[in-house]
Amino acid sequence: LSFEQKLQNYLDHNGLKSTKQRKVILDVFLKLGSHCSLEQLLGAVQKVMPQIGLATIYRTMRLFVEAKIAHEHRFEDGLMRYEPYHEGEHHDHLICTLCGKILEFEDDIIEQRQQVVAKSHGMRIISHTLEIYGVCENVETCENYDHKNKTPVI
Amino acid sequence: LSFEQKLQNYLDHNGLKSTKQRKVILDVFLKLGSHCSLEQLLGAVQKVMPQIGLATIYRTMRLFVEAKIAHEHRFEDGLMRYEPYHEGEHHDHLICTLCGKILEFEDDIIEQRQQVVAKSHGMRIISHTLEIYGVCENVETCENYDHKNKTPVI
DNA sequence: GTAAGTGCAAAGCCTTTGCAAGAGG
DNA sequence: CCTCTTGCAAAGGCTTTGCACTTAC
Repeated sequence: LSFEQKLQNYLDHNGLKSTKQRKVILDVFLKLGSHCSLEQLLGAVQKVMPQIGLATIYRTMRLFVEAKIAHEHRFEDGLMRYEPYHEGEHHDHLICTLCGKILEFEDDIIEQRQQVVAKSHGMRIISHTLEIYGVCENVETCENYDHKNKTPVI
Repeated sequence: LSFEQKLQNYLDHNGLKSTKQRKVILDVFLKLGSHCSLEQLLGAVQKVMPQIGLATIYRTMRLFVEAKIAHEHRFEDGLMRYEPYHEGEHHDHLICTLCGKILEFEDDIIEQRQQVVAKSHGMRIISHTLEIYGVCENVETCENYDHKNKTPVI
């Protein structure tokens, strides 16, 4: 089931309408790759449909989260970021503080240990988020890093 | 070295001044326990010193972070929270989504695995944050939970 | 035609900053 | 005294909402 189909299903089942904006935003969101901020998304969407408003981006991404098309996450910078939703999968993040690159990983040992820890504190896990902040070992190949101004892009 | 002494040291070494406000905020912050939001802190501080302003709380907590008296962290709700800084220690958080209780834990196996994961992606770790969201197994004893309105306090 | 969606601008939150008045060394 | 601090209010970011207009069905 493609994301386009998931969107159509969700709209149909909830008496909502299929609009040009929603299609464009979905298309751009999927092409943009993971962890985009709404600002990035707005910029990319406006290249295709310049008159689109910020409010529509916000409302549409909330819709996508409801429809399990997107997953929402807030990193330490306080901004919401979105990534395509993948059924049953969970992953955590490795973030380079220099270039802002975000890598995904999954580690079964860490997941299992979390269950042990939660149980020992009398809690049942609903979800979790793990972010590891670090730097690319080879700074020269650090993506997106503004070497001239020595500043990270994020 | 007490937190009061750390503050005094920091002020001395940076040409800053010891004020009544800073002493009161430190005192209240330490008594308030971990993970307080600035709103909570303001409320508690104003009981001791009603005329104190919000800006002073913000500026003072930033100072405390600089002075390694407090540690700053943003959870998924997007608010900054503060906890007393402990040298060399690191801990992660277990958060009850019903009552808002925040427990701390530390797990060596998880810490080690993170090193392995980071290395395998060519990154060197600077810091990390792990939050496990769940519910208290015994909801009846859930702290701070507003059972009348069925709403969490946070 | 009617309900839902859009774009704009305004409002909401949390947080930061500018500034005149006040306090520490 | 001179500088750092404070408190207030105003401004800044990001996000949400209200509203008249426009669309989808």
